[in-house]
Amino acid sequence: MREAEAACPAGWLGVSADVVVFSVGDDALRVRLQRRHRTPFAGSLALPGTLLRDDESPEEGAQRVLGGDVGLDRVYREQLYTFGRPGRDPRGRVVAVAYFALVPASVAAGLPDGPDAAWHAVDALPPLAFDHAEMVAMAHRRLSAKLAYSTIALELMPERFTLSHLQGVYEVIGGEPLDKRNFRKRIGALECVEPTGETYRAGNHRPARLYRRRTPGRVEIIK
Amino acid sequence: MREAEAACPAGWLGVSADVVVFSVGDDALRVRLQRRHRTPFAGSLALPGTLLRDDESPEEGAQRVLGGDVGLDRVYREQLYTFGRPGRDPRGRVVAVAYFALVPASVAAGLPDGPDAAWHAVDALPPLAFDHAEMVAMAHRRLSAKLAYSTIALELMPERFTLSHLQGVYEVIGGEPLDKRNFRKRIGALECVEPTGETYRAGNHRPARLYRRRTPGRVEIIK
DNA sequence: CCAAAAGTGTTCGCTCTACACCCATGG
DNA sequence: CCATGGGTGTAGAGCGAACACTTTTGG
Repeated sequence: MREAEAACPAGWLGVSADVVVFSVGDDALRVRLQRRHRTPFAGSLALPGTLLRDDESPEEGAQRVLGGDVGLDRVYREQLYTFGRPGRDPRGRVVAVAYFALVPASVAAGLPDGPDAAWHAVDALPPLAFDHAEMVAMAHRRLSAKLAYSTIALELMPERFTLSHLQGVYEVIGGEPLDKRNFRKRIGALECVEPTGETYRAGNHRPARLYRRRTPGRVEIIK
Repeated sequence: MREAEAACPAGWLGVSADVVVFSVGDDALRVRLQRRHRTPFAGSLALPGTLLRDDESPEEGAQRVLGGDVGLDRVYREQLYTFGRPGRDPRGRVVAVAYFALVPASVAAGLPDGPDAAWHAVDALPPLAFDHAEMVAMAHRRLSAKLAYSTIALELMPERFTLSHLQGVYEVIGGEPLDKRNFRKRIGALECVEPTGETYRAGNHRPARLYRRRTPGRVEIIK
């Protein structure tokens, strides 16, 4: 019932946008983590995040976080969950609106590992600051579930890709191997990708056909 | 990257918990709405909600909202989405963490319609305050989707119920009629309900068998 | 010619769907 | 005996899972 506005300095409260940025590389699902320099959790790894500015929506905050790293404009992003347990931030009251984002390997390659930010395999994460480990776990579950009923995996692919590459993305996220023929039948039935006519040579073996998305940027819910 | 704490009165910000409380009655999915007496939207209908207190999580705020109406303790509740567009509240900056809750018809009967709060069919809602219509629409979509892959509908049932009653709940939420035999086969396969042995007489026809939940309070994800 | 990954169909079992009649009760 | 909703089974179609060999290339 929104009563009169609460006293302000007494119950100070902030809202942050934190983003679980996923990419697939080196046969692993990886998440972008930043090294913290300030207290609390100085020296620990944390998700990229920011406090919301005045007149900024959580979505815009998440977008600003993504843009801040390097041009991670135009990547898939969706709201995940809101974490607001008092005490989750030792400094005071911060409610975190968590998002997850998917960046294609081609784009992730433009974000190399450095002292302040790097990619980490989600299967072997170090301890994270705040409740960020919980956010990563929830984002992973959500992404994994969405593989089954949407075309979300395409958001992790570069413009052109092979079906084996795409299958690898499904396998790395789902954590289990898939049958090649059934996988290709399933992708074919979705009618969401089409061959470019080009091929991709990658070793001492038959070249693979390259595919592209039929409707770039559109995640379809299937079935 | 949580910078130094922002100036407080300049960018004042509140967090609310708003709850889409659903029930099924009179062959309709209904939502509990409150009449607002204060500006803004004085006179309009709005979802039950509250600004978070110091040291209160959004979950606790939502629970307090539910308890405030009448003993809506122990009802199913889950986080829906967080709405934070600047300007969504004309008074200032309020980020709303929206929840939805399911109350059995037996409990809803204890919350009669009154001047300040009443049940409204979601199919024929009046204009709502703030962005609450969007919250109701999203909650309805989520609930409808969850019927297909969880036992969430049981959270809307009283302790004992007939299968026809349960089918009616599915139909009212999904918005389409279901085949009686297929429905009963499907529910049977879930092994989530069991006959009590009692029957329910309700007119000039054969009495119906009463069922109860096998694991009360537990929403299972199926398939 | 050898190694390595690309590419391709069929069968079987299960699940989902469509569909119609008798039963128990009250009036 | 009539009206009303309760309760029950089967057959066909569609979908998903299991499964092995040939092709193309580089070295």
